[in-house]
Amino acid sequence: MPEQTAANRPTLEAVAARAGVSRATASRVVNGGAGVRQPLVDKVRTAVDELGYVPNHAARSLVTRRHGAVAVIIAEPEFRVFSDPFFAQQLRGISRELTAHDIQLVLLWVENESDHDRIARYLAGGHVDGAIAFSLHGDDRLPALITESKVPAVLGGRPGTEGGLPLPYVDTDNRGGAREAVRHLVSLGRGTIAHIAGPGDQTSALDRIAGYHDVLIDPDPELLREGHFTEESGARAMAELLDRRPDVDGVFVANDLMALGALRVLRERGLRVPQDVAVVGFDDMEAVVSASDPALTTVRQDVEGLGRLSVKLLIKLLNRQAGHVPASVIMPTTLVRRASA
Amino acid sequence: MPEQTAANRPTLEAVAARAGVSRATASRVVNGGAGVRQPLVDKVRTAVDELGYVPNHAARSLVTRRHGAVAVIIAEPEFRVFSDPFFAQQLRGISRELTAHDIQLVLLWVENESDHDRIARYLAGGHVDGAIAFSLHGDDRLPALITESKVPAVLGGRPGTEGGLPLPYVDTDNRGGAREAVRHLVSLGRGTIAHIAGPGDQTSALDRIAGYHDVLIDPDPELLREGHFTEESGARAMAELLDRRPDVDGVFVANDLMALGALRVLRERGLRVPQDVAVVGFDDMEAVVSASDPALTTVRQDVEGLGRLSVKLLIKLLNRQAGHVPASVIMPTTLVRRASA
DNA sequence: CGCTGGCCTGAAAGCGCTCTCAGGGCGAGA
DNA sequence: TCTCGCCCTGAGAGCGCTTTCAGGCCAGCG
Repeated sequence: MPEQTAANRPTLEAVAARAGVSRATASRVVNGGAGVRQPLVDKVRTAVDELGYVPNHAARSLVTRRHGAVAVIIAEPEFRVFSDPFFAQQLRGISRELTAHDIQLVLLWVENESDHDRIARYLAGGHVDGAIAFSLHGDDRLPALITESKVPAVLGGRPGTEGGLPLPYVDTDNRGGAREAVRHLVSLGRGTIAHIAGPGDQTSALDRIAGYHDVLIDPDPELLREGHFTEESGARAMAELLDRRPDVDGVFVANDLMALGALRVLRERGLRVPQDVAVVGFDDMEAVVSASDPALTTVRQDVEGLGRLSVKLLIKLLNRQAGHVPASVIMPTTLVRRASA
Repeated sequence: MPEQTAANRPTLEAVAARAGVSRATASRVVNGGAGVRQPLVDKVRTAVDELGYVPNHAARSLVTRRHGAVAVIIAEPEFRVFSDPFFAQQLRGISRELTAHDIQLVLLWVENESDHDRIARYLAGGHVDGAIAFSLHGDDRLPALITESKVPAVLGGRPGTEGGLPLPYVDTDNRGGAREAVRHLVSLGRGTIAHIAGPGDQTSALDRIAGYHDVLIDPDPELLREGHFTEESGARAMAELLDRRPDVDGVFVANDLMALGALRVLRERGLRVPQDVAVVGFDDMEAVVSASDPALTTVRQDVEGLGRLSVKLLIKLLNRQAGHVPASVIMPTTLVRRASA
């Protein structure tokens, strides 16, 4: 392969000349070789190898109007990205699945409203074939913005304002998972079951609360406490809970990190888990679960799978006629029984 | 702005027609308007607004041979990405700085050797103007691969095999920071100073060890223990240390997470910090430091700044003639004194 | 042996843009 | 008033590729 810099890279023309065919035939071979006779295919392939030819992407997408790239929009304020592996794990699922389809990942990180213009301009600029947005919050106007841009897009997580938005989403069955967790506590004979919930601006937290209410009819409002998905806030919620309802004998915590905090407080107060209080978490985050004592019973969700699924859904969307919006997908959860409940 | 889909997006031709000028003039205005008289500039600007014109990126970069995009290569096995905020923080620095320069971020996640081909092909394909690779490990052959691709690139963190690699890097002054930490312990009158180091395949860990040795002449090898940058491994190392050298009165720990583990073990053994054993960490990771008791004295490094700096360096590289390689940059550290030492 | 039709191949148009180059207009100097 | 030169503007080439379309070749059939 000859020495080359960005400037003197061989063109299809050069390949064609070397192979003794027309540019058209060379192009056909480079793109799979359908409808070209074998001897010519071989000649062109040889020329490609010898010259180290790589197609010019800009020229190609100028005519095909496709880019082989997808924008991944992360709408997440600083602190959670750093504290929550959820983010990285989902991103990795997306990355892997895109790679498998030979699609590039253009990362757009939205930190605040002032970034919205930039995002809108980028999407409208037609640089990418589609977009995936995740980590959306309450009244986020990002979904609307994406919709306006007309770029095929998929949301990761149920958006807050679902009404009328033509964007399909993928999400975990938060409500169903929560139901399962609470039912499990019931089945253990627990009579006073509390819920330590996540922040109210996230649909995942709301859905888990809904699941809790699905099983327990009209529980004491004191039994429902809100945290911020952090260890610390879980501990605080557990402490408050014990102060007001010392008779609590089961807790469903909206994520594992908060459950860890809750376990700590229970231990500090000399309560035995699960004998005195049974605890069920949510996520099945390995790093957290392995550190918990006793081992945490929790609702497993496949976060990486969620990422992969969002890509699959987007690809389905891309291959479809405009107008046809595939249905959103909800991924099932599994209750993983360990020692804490 | 008229209804438009990806297909019927207005072209520069349309803008020119509407403004009553030539395509060339329209182009000039869209690209800043230099050398065009004001009345025409206004007309074109109006036409752009009315039509909602957005330049076609593929067409533009076909002729300019620039892409306004940079590849960010993360070479990181799964576990660390999830446990270490280092990753996300650096990525955010990069993202912010690229955004400030209106450059897109194409994320390439390398999980194992089998991804190398794909990366090489992508870089050689001329899709991006440059590349930034970070989180490199010991004998990583990624830097060599990037060099071969001829794409201007910058490394985040000193590569293991520095010899002859024409790639500049940015890094924290790990060695200097470590020296400062150990000197601080010395200045407190500590006579038996240990070091809990990071894994030996990372240059940052090695450089911190070197800094430790810069200050202490020929210390007892028992005083140097290796961890894996995790809380758990820090605790284990501290325990071993106390078993073998119960007279230790100062510890420099290679990162805050391990320092947290060390503090825990010290507490469990009834040793007072800093009275009995003084502890200095490295990183100044807010989440960790705020959780530590007593408050951790540590060496602060600006991880986000590191990310931003790598972008600045890359941009310098891009604006330079080929051949001119700007020098690598080392960022200074600061010792942050709190209660633990 | 001539004709039809199918299969390959090449010529050429054109994707949307930038940028060179030539030419037109106008002010200033003579 | 004429000419020179400068400043703008537009025509057009061309970036590297895909894709249409026409034409050439050959096998098979009449």
